[in-house]
Amino acid sequence: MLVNELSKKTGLSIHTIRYYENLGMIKGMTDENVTSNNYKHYDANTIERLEIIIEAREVGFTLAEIKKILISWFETTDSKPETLELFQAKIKEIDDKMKYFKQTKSLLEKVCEKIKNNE
Amino acid sequence: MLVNELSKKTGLSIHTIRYYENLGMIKGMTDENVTSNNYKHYDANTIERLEIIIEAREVGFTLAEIKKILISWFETTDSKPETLELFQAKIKEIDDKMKYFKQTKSLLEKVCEKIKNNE
DNA sequence: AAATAGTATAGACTATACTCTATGCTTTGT
DNA sequence: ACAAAGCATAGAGTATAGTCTATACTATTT
Repeated sequence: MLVNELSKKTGLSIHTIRYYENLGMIKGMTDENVTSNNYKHYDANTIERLEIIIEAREVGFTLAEIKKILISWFETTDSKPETLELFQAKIKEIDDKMKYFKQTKSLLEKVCEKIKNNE
Repeated sequence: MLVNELSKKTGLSIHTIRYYENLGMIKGMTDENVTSNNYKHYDANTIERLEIIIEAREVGFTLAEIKKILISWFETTDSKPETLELFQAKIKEIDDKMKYFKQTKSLLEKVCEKIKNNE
């Protein structure tokens, strides 16, 4: 599929997709049988990668961090102890953030109650 | 307390505190009895506000959003239906994000397993 | 064949959230 | 009294993550 279809399937804009490709987070393949253009073709793996990007950025990971996750998940064949440590730290980070989430949710609920009671 | 003490108590840099003050998220008071300077004094409420800011930004709220939360929590006396709606939407947003958190945590755990098994 | 739509690349521009520097005044320590 | 440290303001600079524009070529539609 070309970039337009990829955009529709992921909900990301064509600009954003190209931005991620420039960062090396995804990679399209140019069909070698076609010499008239250099249109890039994307496969199911690209969709998978973009869905991981969408999830992970919602959680607050930077694109640089997400890139490392993708490499470890899809490209790594050899073990990397420092990468393992990085991800274990990230898991701890998520647990910590969960704590903030609960506190902030609780605060927002209190704010809502306060607003309601002033009515 | 002055900005230096406030910085130490909250862990935020003096620059960041002033940045938040410029955005109207906190407000120091100049002592009217002192005419020789315009040093700003901050009270316990400022610490409370900064702690809310720290929590909420961890959750991914923008400073503009956090400012609204602070106003509703500390300054609002009259009811605002549209603000209530905003916060209810934000609570839903937090719930949605929780979902992403669990998925990403699960992904990271799988990545860690993958790295370990390659050893 | 011409107009319209899609694609690629490069680079400029924007928004958010800081972070730092320069300048000048005030307060404190010795 | 004088140096060092602290405070205030303004404005410049940085990092991240897009977002948009210009240009040029390619493909499709009529």
